[in-house]
Amino acid sequence: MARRETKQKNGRPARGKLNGRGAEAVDYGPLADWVGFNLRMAQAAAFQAFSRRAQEVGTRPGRFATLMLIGRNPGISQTALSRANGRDKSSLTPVLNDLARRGLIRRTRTRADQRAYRLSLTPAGKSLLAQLVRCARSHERNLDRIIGAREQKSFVRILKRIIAEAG
Amino acid sequence: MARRETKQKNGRPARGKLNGRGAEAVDYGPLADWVGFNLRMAQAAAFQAFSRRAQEVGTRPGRFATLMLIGRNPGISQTALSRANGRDKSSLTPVLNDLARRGLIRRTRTRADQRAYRLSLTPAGKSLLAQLVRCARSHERNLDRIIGAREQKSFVRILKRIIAEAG
DNA sequence: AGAAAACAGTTGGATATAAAACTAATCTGC
DNA sequence: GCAGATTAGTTTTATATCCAACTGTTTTCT
Repeated sequence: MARRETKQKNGRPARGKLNGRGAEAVDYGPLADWVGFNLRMAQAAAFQAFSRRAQEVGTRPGRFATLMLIGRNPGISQTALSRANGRDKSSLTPVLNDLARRGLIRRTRTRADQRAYRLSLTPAGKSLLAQLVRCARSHERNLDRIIGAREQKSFVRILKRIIAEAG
Repeated sequence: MARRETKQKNGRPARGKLNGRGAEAVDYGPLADWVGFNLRMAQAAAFQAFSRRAQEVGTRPGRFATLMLIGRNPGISQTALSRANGRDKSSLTPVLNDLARRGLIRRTRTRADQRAYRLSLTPAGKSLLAQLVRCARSHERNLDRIIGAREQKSFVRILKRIIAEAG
């Protein structure tokens, strides 16, 4: 009884274990060259790489853009922040609760509009943001290295076009 | 009492509501040109666009790559599939349960290795995949149009480099 | 002014995902 | 051949996210 299937009985080229495919090549078919699939995989890879760095500072990548946008736009509302960040406003509620609980942001009510909060960073938030910016800069340097200086500009320009036109 | 803050009393240029920022410009700071952030936003935009198309066929984007990889690699194991797909194997369990329940895939046990499943498409799965491929092709055509024929090749090449080197 | 529409934020329900602990099967080294 | 390590898949737990429904506030329309 054929215990191991590493040796194929048919005419096709052997490719190691049939099911394991541990370090074996997988056929991606048309996926291999599709933008959508590669975009997803690249985003996941970059996200994971930054995740590791951000973890050392004690935060997650999702929080980084949030802090940056609040820092750059003090007084911004949650809805505007969610739009800028490309996420639903309801996703922001628990994130901001957590950031506020940890003393990183302030949520002040406006006399002018009692519905909206005005978000801003506390000194602790600013300091954490500064650390994250340092992390991000070294992450970006690594990505720029991978992309290559010559193509970096046009690469980002294309990403921006996709953001603007595909949504 | 100043009800609306659209009219500023100070010297800075008016920019509509202070907190609303409805259609107002948000300052992205360094995020604006960072690869990581634009990659995330572009992926989200492309994903959402494909989501709408895939919905008409009755599936979600996450399922598409799964079906394609099974179709191209009949007999593949769940672990190998999860690696190829860039997701944790535990995420796959409910997805494959659902695909099997809907009669789109088969999970057969191997006599050689009683631990592993061998995944393959049923005729129904193949037919759904074919529909999804049509969807995806038109989605890809749209992305290619946005990217521009001249830069498309190098764009995908860069994405592949990020996948290989950033993870 | 008063009713209707629009808006800010939260809540609840659903899905997707990861990480760690777990079970069962297989392989490895001696 | 057997003990220990490895592997395949599932379960559990936690997080992130979306969408739809909801509450209270503001704006708009007449």
